[in-house]
Amino acid sequence: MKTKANEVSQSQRILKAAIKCIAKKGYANASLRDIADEAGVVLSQLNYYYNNKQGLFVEVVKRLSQQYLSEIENILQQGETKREKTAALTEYFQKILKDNPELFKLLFDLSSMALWSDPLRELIDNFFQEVAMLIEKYILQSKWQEDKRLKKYSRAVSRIMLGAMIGTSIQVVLAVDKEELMDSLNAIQVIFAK
Amino acid sequence: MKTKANEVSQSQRILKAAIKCIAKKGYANASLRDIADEAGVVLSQLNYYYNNKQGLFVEVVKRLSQQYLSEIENILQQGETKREKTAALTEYFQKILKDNPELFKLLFDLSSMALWSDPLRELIDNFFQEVAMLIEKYILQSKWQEDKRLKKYSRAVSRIMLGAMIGTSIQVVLAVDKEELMDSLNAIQVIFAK
DNA sequence: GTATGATTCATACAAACGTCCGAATTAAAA
DNA sequence: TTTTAATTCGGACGTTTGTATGAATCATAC
Repeated sequence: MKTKANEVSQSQRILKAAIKCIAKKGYANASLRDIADEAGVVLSQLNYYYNNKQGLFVEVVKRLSQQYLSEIENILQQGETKREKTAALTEYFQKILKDNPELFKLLFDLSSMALWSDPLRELIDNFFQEVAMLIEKYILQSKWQEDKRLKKYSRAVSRIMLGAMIGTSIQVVLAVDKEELMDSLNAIQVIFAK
Repeated sequence: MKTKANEVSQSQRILKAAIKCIAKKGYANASLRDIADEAGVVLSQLNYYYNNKQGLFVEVVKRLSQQYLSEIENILQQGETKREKTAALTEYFQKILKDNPELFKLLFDLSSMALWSDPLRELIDNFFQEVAMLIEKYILQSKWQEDKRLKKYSRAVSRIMLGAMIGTSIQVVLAVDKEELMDSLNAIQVIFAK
């Protein structure tokens, strides 16, 4: 009956359904029943595979973290100059905001959920830390690396650059008139170019 | 029995309690019963004054918006040069992050709640818009204002500056090691100084 | 085929939730 | 004082929530 080969494992279907539900209604309004229905699975399966709600959400964050991390690293490998890499990154954000705003809502929503749950906070903190390190590695690496004081500055700049992208994107997804605001992201390239 | 003069009106006590509860546990975990207890009021009073939960939360956002808006305008009036005004603003964020991180959590949490509620989204969108306009007015105003193309650029920069502050602050409140990250905000002054 | 372990299913349960209502109390008006 | 309106209170309601349990079904190994 069950064709094990071409059938995605049940636990993965649940994970995907959870992501979809959270992206659609937010973590606060995504119930386990919603997720079970979306996955085409009976409620008790969620407990079977993930113990409880927090267990499921932790796996959601883990999966999304590694997915975006590798995606961002791919983006940052594009382009030769730092200027080109910065452009690639901002275009990546713009593309998401335009084509899959739910994905950004998801990041935003999960981050705010992490405010109230220590295990999740640790995961998201780590995620931001690693993204910032990627920016530092691909865009800001230079003679700075030598000087200890400038090294610290470079770390700060990577955090701010990431912060600018995230903070501006938040304004975009919340804006009624998104089109105009989306273009604002372009100015990041000007500001952070040296 | 009721000394009307020195007694804060019941509706305001409820509003304050709501803010306190949301700042403490997040909007998703702050129940009307929590808020009523915090206010020292019986549950049905919340419905009496605010009809329903959304009505209460709308008032919370309205109140906080105007409060922060005037606070930020005060901050931006400090200092002579644009450089000094930028410094004052970043110091304001740092001070909040250090002394009242719950306040920033509150902004963050309510913003993410606004993702899923149109009336709230409109309010928060408006709030960000007005803050950005203040930044533009006090920090970026210059010969730019003349040129139409640069005027648009100036608007974009104000959004990004605000975004950088918010986005970096988010990373701070989520970070386990906040101290080091808080200093990062200082780099904003360097980046956005011309 | 039978036995064993893993998975799927249906259902139950207690707790918490937002909302609503009628009576009691207070304040204001007549 | 009597009347009227505004406020406060306690309690109930129907849902929805996350979690737990035991039986049924499946796959695998003996």
